[in-house]
Amino acid sequence: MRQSREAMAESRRRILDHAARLFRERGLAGVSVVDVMSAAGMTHGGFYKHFASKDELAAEALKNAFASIARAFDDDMQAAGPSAAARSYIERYLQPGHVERPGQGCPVAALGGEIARAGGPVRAAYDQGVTKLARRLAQGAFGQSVDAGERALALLATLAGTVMTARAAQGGDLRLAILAAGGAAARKHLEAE
Amino acid sequence: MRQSREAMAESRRRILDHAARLFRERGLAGVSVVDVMSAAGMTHGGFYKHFASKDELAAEALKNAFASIARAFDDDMQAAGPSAAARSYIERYLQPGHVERPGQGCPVAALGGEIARAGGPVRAAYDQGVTKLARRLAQGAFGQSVDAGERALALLATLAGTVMTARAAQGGDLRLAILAAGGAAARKHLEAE
DNA sequence: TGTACATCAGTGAACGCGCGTTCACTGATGTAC
DNA sequence: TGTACATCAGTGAACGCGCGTTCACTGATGTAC
Repeated sequence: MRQSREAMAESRRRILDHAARLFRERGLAGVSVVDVMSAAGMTHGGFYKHFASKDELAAEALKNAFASIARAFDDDMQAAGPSAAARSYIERYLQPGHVERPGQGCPVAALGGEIARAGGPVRAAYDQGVTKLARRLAQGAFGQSVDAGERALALLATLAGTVMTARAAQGGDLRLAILAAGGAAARKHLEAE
Repeated sequence: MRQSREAMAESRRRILDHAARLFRERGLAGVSVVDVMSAAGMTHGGFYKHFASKDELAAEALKNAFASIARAFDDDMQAAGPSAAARSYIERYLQPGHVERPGQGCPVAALGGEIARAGGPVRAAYDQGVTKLARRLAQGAFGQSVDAGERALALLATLAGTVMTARAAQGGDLRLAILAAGGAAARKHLEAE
């Protein structure tokens, strides 16, 4: 049956939230339209009332994931200032919990490889998300430096690489060693002159 | 018809080489058994004379990719010494050609995210490959340092993160900016005391 | 060395399954009067 | 405000397709004598 405008907007929000989580947990290829719609508490047929294709869902879900992160960063920035927000972002990024639970974590670490093989809309969402995040990190962590933008991109790459390579490790020792080593390197980015 | 022992060994080698390339180009989920067997110049039915499953192929192909890299590193080490081999490995890693052609490149940068979601044998191949590669980098780049092992893991994570995040970028400017920034950070790993 | 036979690598058709997508239908919502 | 009707969000069956895997078959290879 037909749903009200608000109900439909709420459905779309629910689909996107579950998609953003599931894609990060299982990869773009590892999640089906049925998986997403079931998680959102609906049947799969209605999916195409909200999105033109699974690809479009992936692009929107990626935007959604980046937007959540930006929102949390901004809230923290309002409350504690840019520098503290950046430091807190980095410390949360490097916690074992982030390695263990990709579903709410960084989409770059979880999906970077698949995004590189995805179509235009997904890549565009990635570019925008990374640029936006790098801008925040640049201001918060390297505000006074002339090469703040470059250093923020390097920090982002180190963080994503650390969590991705740690997640792939089967042995707990290797996993923790990678997280400790990459984390130390990432923290050093902040200290440099 | 039946093939000779050498012909069969050669078939297996051909299957693994194409699989190792295709998986890095299109991801583990983006390559089918038919794709691999066609690339190797055979029909798909014979696949199961060589491997028990696609999962087993993925694990063996990953071993194959890591082994090629280790072999090249060792050859370089014999010819030019450990330090030069490490430096040359890093410089080749950071070339735009590596970002553009994943097929012969680092399996960590190309497949890290998918490996994290794969089964035991793939993860085991990853652990062994990363450990082996880190040992070589530790000796070549940080031989005299007490924390050489940790620094090698951090360098590996930075390199993989840089190439993965650069590959995902749609815009050429962002891609080059990430590669330059991550590359500068990776090279700094070598300079530190 | 030559012969007869068992083995088995590779072929190609076939399998069941899950995928993305489509569509006729339903009935509550939104709109026109 | 009340009524009649058009709209359309969500349902669930159905579609064609490609997937991983199986299997009967073929004929060259390997082996036993």
